[in-house]
Amino acid sequence: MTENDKQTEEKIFEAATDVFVEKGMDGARMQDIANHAGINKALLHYYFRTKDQLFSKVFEKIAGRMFSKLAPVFDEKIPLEEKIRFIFNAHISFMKDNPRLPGFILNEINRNPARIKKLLSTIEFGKVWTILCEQHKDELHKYNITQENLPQIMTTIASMSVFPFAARGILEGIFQNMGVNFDKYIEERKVFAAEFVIKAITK
Amino acid sequence: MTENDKQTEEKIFEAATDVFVEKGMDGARMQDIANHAGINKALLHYYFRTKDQLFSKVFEKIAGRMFSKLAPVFDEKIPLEEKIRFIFNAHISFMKDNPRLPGFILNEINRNPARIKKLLSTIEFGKVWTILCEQHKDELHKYNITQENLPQIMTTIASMSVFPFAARGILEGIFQNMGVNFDKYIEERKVFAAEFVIKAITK
DNA sequence: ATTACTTTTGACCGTTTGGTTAATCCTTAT
DNA sequence: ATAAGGATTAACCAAACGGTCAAAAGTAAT
Repeated sequence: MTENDKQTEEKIFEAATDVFVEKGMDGARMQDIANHAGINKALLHYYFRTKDQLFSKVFEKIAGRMFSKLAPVFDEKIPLEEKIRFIFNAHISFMKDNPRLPGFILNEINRNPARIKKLLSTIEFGKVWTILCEQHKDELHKYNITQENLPQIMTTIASMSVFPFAARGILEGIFQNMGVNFDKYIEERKVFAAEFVIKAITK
Repeated sequence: MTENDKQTEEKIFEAATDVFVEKGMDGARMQDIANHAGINKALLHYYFRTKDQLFSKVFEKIAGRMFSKLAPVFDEKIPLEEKIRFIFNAHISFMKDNPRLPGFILNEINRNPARIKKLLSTIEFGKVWTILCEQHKDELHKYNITQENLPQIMTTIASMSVFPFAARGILEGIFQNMGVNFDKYIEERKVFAAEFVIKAITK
């Protein structure tokens, strides 16, 4: 039955996602994925021919989910400061529910940079400046935002939200020594990061 | 001869460092390390008994080098703003020479958080606030720095310098579409990050 | 030259790995 | 009931893996 197919295929896909995210491409074992899915190992190769193919599909889905969370925000017609607050809130909330994804994605990209190239080529980052000018032309003069420093600002926003999760292992160790709770830190970061950036870019 | 011993041991250690940093613990192969060092595979196990032991020593040395670059700055008697500029300059310069280290360290910690615990326990992060108060008590009133938001500020500084290297694979892809040169971006970031943080924390 | 000791090697071992295959099971249409 | 075709399995395979071992090569003292 085609329904049953989908059930099994999805069961495998979810198990593969769990194992790959936890162990990474190199550390993951096909047998382990089969066990997680509750099926025979040969069935993995029946639905997804090789480990590489299975991994690629898992990775592309995860990376896609990650980027798609950010894109729609740019188009909304709200003030720039609210946009910044919304981005941090949405992105950090998403990562709080999927705390291992950032580290997983960053590592696998470093391990195989070519894999991300085609994914990125579909997104037109060159248009960000144009969109920014169109949507905020009447309030842009209040901020120190130029086409030249836009990469710096964008990567700063990304870094402030992503880094705490990518470096979670270190931070939790450090915070323990300082008596700081990681979850509370993350919750506070939504507001802190937004106000920090707004303060920094305001003329 | 003991000198020859050291030569071989260091040759192995350097080869292991290269391979581990490039492929990660799981992706690295003992045979590959032996080839890089130009020796027999059995000799690896003669000097470093197992793959785990070899990796641990490589990792601890690299992680130590990374952290030791930051610690001394805190003790110097220079104004806070200069300290911030110096930290970004020194840290980003170091990473520019060792661009794969950040991603490597972050990933291996996520893969095995316990490994970093003992390394971190030797550093007393709880004292940072005390040092900050002692060294800058007469200029601290000019900035929005409190014991409560110190973790947020410290992780922000770390994120702004580390993230561009940890996410290099993505950024280079994005920048290519935008006509931005990564090396130039990194060089500019030393100043941008420092001024960005100073602007944000100044009352 | 011989002894004693460390360093280096090629060959080897047991296990694990991703992947294959032929047979079985299950569903459905006739 | 049965034929057909896809879904699922146990058993298997060759290659790669980390690790071992006994022998060879090198070194230094007697």
